[in-house]
Amino acid sequence: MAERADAVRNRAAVLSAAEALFQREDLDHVSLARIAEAAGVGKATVVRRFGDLLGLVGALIAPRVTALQDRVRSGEPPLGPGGDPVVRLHVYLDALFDFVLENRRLIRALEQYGPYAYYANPASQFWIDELADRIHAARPTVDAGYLAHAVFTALRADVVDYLREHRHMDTDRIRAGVHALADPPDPTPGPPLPGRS
Amino acid sequence: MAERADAVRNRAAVLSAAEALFQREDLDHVSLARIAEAAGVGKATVVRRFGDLLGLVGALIAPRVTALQDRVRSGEPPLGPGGDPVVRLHVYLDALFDFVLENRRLIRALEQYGPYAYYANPASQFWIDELADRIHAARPTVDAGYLAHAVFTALRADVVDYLREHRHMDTDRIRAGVHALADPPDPTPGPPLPGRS
DNA sequence: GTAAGATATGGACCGCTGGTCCATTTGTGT
DNA sequence: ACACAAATGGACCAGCGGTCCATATCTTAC
Repeated sequence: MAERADAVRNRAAVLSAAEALFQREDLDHVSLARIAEAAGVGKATVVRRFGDLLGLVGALIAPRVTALQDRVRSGEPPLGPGGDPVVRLHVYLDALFDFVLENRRLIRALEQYGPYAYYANPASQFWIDELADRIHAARPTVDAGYLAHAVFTALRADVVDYLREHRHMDTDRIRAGVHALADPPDPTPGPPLPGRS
Repeated sequence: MAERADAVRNRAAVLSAAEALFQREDLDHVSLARIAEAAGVGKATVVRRFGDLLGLVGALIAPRVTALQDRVRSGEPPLGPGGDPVVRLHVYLDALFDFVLENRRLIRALEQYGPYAYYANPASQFWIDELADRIHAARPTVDAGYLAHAVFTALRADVVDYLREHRHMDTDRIRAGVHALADPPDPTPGPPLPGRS
């Protein structure tokens, strides 16, 4: 039997209310009860639909995750299949970084939930595996498995937010740093490169 | 007036009980109430002495932090002042990595407490600043400020634990990865390595 | 030895959390 | 219109971090 109409309505109301709260409110003041209240439903309804807060956040980001996954898996090169390995790596890093910036609050809610909740998330697994593949293709001599995790960790929303808000690093600087992590520019053996101070 | 004798006794009991709980128990089952009970004191006593769980963890690791800080600030080179910059960087990374391994549970308790609690910790600030200095000395052309944060993030206890427990990476592999992050080995210039633009 | 006064104590208490339960209401297919 | 499944929501639970204050304990001065 199809899902009942009121259930559909409530699911939508909860998702919409949760989205609004996660964007507007201090992250750890977003609780099941507040979401339920904002959606005009009972707490149990939220829990029954989504299991827990983790499931709710997952449902919220799922469409954006699959959108990016589609572009990566079957979109135009170089983000999609094909093209120069080094370019593919950097394009992918930019896409991931943009994704993190756009979805910081939801990603932070994920990270906050449990110690490994973020990494255990199937989407994260996909990002990391793809990252490892592209690092390996671009730089076959490094430990791509480890480096992928390290770079992905540098892309954690809480880390990026911390660097921006408390260390006053602007987005471009962080972005450049991430690129350099994954694929350091060659050390110039001859002339002393005009270093950034 | 000196601290009362019973206060001294209780402080020691709390520290010892907390240490034991943090080592033996699942981290997020360690609560004020359980520590107080294990120490045989009231909850308020724990709070009054240490402010909150963060302060308690801080008091527990403080001696180990200052021990390492002393070696870094005024110990024998190359961990202490002096010596070759590249060696100094790698020796320092090893010391930090060992410190994380030895104090994983307390560090994770710190990290767990709040989003920025770990970075905001004065000890972390010291480690990061020192790391930035050594990176800059060893590799003057990179953005040492960013890279220091990225490497320090890769040294988070939760990250290291995750890689070991869930990704089955052994300690030496992670250690090597961290060294490569902070100071990547030169790409062999002979063979036709595809340079990034 | 004792009394006065400062210090330390701990359990009741508060508002909150994530999550469960089940009597009741609501929607759906016949 | 009816019967029955599906959905609901608020009371409820155990737990959390943290506060409060009447009481107990220590220390000092005499």
